[in-house]
Amino acid sequence: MRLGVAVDAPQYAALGDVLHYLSAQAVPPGSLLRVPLGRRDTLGLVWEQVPEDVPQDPGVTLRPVGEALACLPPLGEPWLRLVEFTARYYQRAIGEVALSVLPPELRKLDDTALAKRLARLRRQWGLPAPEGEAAPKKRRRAAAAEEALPPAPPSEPERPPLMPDQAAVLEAIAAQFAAETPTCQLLHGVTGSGKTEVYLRAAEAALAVGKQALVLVPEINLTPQLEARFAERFPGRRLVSLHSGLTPAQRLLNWLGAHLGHADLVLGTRLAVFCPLPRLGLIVVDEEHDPSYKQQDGARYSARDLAVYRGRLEKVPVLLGSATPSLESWQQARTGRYQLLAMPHRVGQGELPKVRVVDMAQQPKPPQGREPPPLCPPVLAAVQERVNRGEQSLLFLNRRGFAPVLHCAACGWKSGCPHCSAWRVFHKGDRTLRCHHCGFTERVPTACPDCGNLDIEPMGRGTERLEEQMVALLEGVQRPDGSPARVARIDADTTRLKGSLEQQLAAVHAGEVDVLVGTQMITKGHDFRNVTLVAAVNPDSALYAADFRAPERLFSSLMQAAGRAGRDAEAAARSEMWIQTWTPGHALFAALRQHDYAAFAASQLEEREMAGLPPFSHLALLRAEARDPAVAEAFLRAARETARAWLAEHGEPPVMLYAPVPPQIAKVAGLERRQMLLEAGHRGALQRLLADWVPGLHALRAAHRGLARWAIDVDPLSI
DNA sequence: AGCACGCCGACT
DNA sequence: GTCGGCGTGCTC
Repeated sequence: MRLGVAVDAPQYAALGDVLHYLSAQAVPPGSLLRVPLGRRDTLGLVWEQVPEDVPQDPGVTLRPVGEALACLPPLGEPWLRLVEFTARYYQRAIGEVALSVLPPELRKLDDTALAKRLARLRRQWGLPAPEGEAAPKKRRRAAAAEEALPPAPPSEPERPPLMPDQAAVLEAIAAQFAAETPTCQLLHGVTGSGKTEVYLRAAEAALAVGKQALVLVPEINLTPQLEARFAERFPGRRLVSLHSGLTPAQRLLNWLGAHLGHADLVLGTRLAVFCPLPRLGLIVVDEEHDPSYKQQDGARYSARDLAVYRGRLEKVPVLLGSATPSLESWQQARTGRYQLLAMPHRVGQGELPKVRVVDMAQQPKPPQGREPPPLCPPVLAAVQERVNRGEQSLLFLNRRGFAPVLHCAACGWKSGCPHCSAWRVFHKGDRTLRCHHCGFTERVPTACPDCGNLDIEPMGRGTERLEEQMVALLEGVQRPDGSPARVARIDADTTRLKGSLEQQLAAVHAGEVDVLVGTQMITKGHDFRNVTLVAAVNPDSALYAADFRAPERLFSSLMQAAGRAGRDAEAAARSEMWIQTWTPGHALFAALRQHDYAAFAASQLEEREMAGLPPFSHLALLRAEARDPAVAEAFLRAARETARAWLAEHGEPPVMLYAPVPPQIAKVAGLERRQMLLEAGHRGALQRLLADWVPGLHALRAAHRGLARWAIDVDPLSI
């Protein structure tokens, strides 16, 4: 008989996305086996049994399947449907999606090697071997002595009392557990309102009825602390994490634990949305607005959107949590497709910090030819005051390095990247010029490469320079005990080494730092108890980005930053968030002052509706890259013509096909990029076009020699 | 994507 | 003379 097998080969014009093989016996869909592919032997996923009446293409000779990974239970029907949906919706081959979301280690194993891993997993977790499999006696004894876990400690974990907001929200969540087809819920909770406690209690409810809970977080950085809280709350339960920071072997073991139904709690980043869970009972998506949920290469899926789909598929409650929900989710809640749950108060009656917007145009001008100081006088005074009182300040500047660009005053030379249409950033620490797009790095020149002038100067400011300037500005400023102020910096450059972020955060928690300078990294999730001042040094730069989501992102990151201040209720009353801006009139800042997400969302949604942008329309982006920009453009123009022809033929609800344009950064690593936007009022209309159009693009590519790559991005985050 | 084949530059 | 650069083509 014939089996349809999904293998990891990207869609290719002459190749369907499920390949046919011969098999002596029936193998259920979802089983894994080895199959020959070309000259190699690769991992395949049985997708279907090909019905006898389906004719075989006479052009190909079917090859027999290889060894089955028989000791692994087949992936379940819901998992297969989730993968199928992902492949169709994001226009990728089924095999590419299926194999890319399995643990990479699995590809290397045969049935014997896998059996060993499974045995190790059972020993580690003190589980009995499955029936009919007698483990060797010697190993078992050794395992029992060394590796078996002690029985779960009987002590009851301490649970904090619930706030009225939390209690009400949990009641609504409990109703979803009882529902036949649960509704997706959007938990809008201000920073510090106790969303994590809600997740813990919701997970508890799922575990209580014998189900598994899946909790997604946007970043690896956030998994350890959340893992610690879950582990503390559920001492007798098996908790596994799933993210790309794990070793391949550990990732496989954790995945197996979930798939076999041994793990009760799975905590992970976006890839965990594909974790097979036979007893799934709840999905939580923390910080659901976070752009990290969108995969940026390969199948460009949104783990948040797939979580919602998976919840519907498996009839399981989905809880999306955020202090600043995505406008997509907010709109779903407004129209009643999601249920809105609100937690507008901070735990412990703490207030949100007072937001002060400083108009930089009103600040004293620096002397001619001098750069303005990083903090204007009132903000600097506020920082000094915190140092004097022994409180901490966070200075938020979302730009790494010392200066974004170097400049020669004599001839006008600037530190451009030879391979990209971007400036190279000056990093003073290692005296380099680094391109943040392609990684091209050189030692910083001592003189202008064009004219030899020795005075090349930094323009603008990154965190490295801000740190240096703050040290100078706080010279002589004393802490309560008379000691000098201490400045530290946390960004991707200071946390390159494994464990260094935790170490540096620990130093801040221990009170070894008075002023912390940092990028986005310092604004996420960390519970700094002694911070009473947060300053956004240059938030305007985020608004210059022409992207339509720029205000939404800035609002979210400023709200998140503000949430770092006054986490201690006692200090909350004197906590402040200062914003230095040249556009104080922007509606975003007015809403921020009031901590009024709803007002901000309403104004943004109105703009989006008028402009016909998401969530009022649906987008897809066709990107092309080539050394020669004309090649990329020609490919996109040709693609546009085929789409036009399809639309003319099908008379669908309209899909707008925009002309190819260069993206923000037109050239990266020597490749010119161009992109073409598609916009539709109806998701279905866009999907029907894509389904017929994208497969043809594989063939179209052949006619455009020199095209390096192309990709379709459905629901792109930035355009 | 792998993995081969295939046709041109600098090394043992 | 090979070793190896990555362009091009193919995989049920």
